[in-house]
Amino acid sequence: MPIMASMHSYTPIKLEAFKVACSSCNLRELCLPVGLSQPDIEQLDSMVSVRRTVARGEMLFRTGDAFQSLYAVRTGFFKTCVSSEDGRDQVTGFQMAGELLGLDGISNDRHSCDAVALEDSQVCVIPYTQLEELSRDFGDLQRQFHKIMSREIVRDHGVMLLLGSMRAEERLAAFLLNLTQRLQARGFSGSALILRMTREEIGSYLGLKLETVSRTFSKFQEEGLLEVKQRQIKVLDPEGLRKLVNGTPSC
Amino acid sequence: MPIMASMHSYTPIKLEAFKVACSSCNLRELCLPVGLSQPDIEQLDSMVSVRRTVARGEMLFRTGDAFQSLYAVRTGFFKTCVSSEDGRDQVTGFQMAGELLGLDGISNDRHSCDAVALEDSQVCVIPYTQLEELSRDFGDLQRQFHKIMSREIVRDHGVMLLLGSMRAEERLAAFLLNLTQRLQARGFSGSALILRMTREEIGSYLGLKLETVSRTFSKFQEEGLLEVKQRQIKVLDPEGLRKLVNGTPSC
DNA sequence: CGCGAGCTTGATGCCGATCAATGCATGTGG
DNA sequence: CCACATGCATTGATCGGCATCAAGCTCGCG
Repeated sequence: MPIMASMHSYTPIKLEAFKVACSSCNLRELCLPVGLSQPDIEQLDSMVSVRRTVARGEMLFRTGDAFQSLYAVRTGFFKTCVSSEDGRDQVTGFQMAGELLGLDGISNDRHSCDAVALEDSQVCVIPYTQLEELSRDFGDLQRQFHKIMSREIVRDHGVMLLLGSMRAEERLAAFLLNLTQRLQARGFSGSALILRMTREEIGSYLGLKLETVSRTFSKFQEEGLLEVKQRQIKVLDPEGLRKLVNGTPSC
Repeated sequence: MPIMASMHSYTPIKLEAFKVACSSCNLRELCLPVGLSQPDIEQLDSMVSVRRTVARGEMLFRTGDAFQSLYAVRTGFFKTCVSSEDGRDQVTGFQMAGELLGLDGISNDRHSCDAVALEDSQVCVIPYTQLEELSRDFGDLQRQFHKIMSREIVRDHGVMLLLGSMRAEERLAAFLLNLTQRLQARGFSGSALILRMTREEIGSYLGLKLETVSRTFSKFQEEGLLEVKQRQIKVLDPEGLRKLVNGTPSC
């Protein structure tokens, strides 16, 4: 198994030990524990004791798998995708540290999408029935969990707006702004980033072909908005990107 | 205020009285109470006592409104839409009897979309804090609520697949099949339906222009798949439609 | 070093957008 | 009851953005 390439990974920390409690996790301001009191978080600790490593290219879960747990990304980077019967597939999201995976599984007791690690990653396993029980006793946890699900719904609506009404340039600009904003919230630079996904995966997410993604990157570079070197992106003119968009949901 | 045009409405029942308890509501197999025991449902009754009438064209809530309640459609038909800063907007869903509105509001304590009645409608008001409390004491209710949220997420992923990778005909076919299936679950014919929305609203939902929607309807008619008279649709060849699609998520 | 996955760039074509005119149903006021 | 306005739907003609097809190119890696 390859070692975790911490220096090149979208993860603000290194793994000091095999176990890191929620209460001392530096992601607690981004993850499920947001807003919870110290005692509540300690309850979480007792539940979230298992961690799982997923090597780049491997699946955390796949369509049809029995649903048992949610997963919080601790280090690394994932994509989720659904596929149609005739083989086409659609990337429905990219998840980074502190974000939750597996919410789709609650509806049917089966997962309805694949979750693939785009780099060597580690997730915290959150057994769902335990989460349900615990959130019965801890109102704050319940509320936080509901907020996370709702946020996912709102995010999806934003993607629909993007897919339904924006043109290629707007889509890519919106995508980049979203990425940089999330990276910034995790303590990374808001201007320099390394893409963890291929042009094809970006295209799938944005409803474009990889060639169009590539051309649009080149166009942005010509216009001085970006510096593009393969997967290394430098945002030179974030305001310029923002002007292109104006298509994010109004709240 | 116009009277409820029950005969022409997507609603399997007439309103016998001002108050209908969840426990005796004929939508209980489609709505929040699914799978709940009799005593649990009676608890719901105590919470869901307020009903609200929304005339065609009016808004149940709009972007930015403070979030306080969820709404279960009792009679009628709604659309939800998000809009971008520059005015474009995107229909994110159509809701019929038994379906829940307002889940977007949980994330921020503000609604992030508009909900518009497409015909004179009535909703049951579900105060959110009460729902949270009640679902702490009734595990089945909690579970059911989570399933509904998760189902919305899964549905959204299906729409992303549609918007991201299907062509106009496939989109419209998928849309019609979805509508007829939901109507059938409510006891309506699976072949004859009346659209409650304009071509423009269908187009917005499907990421198409209204002219394209219209042309595609005409094409389907020429091919003998449908009979189209304005908003009255008769599905002549459901299998033909299904063959066009093959693009719904695989579970 | 050479292979291959992924990226870039060009040439061409098609699907759906756009623009525009007409048709159809409903409603309103003279 | 007719004339007219209005909102929605249909249909045609044209255009453009993105897909498609097809080379090369880059870079990491065995």
